[in-house]
Amino acid sequence: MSVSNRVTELRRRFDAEIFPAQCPSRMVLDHVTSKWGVLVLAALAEEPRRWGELRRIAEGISEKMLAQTLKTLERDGLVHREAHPVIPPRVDYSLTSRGEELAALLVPLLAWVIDHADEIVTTEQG
Amino acid sequence: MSVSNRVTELRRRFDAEIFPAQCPSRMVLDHVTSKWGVLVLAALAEEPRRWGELRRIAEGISEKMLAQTLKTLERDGLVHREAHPVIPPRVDYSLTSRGEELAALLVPLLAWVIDHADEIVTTEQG
DNA sequence: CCGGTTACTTACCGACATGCTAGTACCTTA
DNA sequence: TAAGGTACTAGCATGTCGGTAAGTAACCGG
Repeated sequence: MSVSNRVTELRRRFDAEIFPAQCPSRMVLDHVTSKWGVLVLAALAEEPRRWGELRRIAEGISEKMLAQTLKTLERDGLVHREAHPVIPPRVDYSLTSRGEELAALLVPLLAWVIDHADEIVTTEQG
Repeated sequence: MSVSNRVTELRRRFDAEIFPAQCPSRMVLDHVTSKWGVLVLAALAEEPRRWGELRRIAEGISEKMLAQTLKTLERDGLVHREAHPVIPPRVDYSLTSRGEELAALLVPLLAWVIDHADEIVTTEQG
């Protein structure tokens, strides 16, 4: 489906008030676009990661926030948690198939932001 | 470029720590994925809108937040503001070409969220 | 001269998101 | 016995985000 078709489709949805205030889509959207949710999903888009890896990749995240974010994404069925009963503990996080669908849309967005961030910040000052 | 290539590309960026804590990309990402920023960008993706229209479409947004969101997006060079010197005042908001690039990536994401929101919320309870 | 319209701005305030610091549990290695 | 690695959880402090409500400006129509 072409982009313009997508936009047209979205228009029908907006006109039909498909994005009302208390709608489930708002909730899911908040999870997906949350400050850390985006980074975690992107980090998992490439391959399964362990707790410590995620901490390092999503630089600046606290342990509390990482735990909370992962829990939310798991509840949403986007992330799969697999704990291995070994010592020291080992837990692998990966995307579910639903999560991969989402990541496929998210990654190009992130790439665009990365590519244009400097340009945009420069705009601010000019 | 294929999705898997995109992911691979992103991987190089992550490994190279292209998403560090104080990075401009984090800032831009926060604007773009902010609670109301997403909705405003999506609303403008289809056609230019007036202040009042945006208020109605992004249901639940306060005037303060709408003003703040629009100002941020304008500063980022994603939204263009055009005030007509008439009474009563008329102001049109539209996407810049940069904004349209972004919206082209954002709209499919929103569409996906809308399509899967119910399914995801159902997952929570099961 | 008073209400209505449109697009804001400002001040105030509370709640929630987030950060920081500790603490837990278990085993390994020294 | 003590330190260290891994994956958390809990409690308290804080700060920013976002909401509410009111005010501003400019003109028109009645």
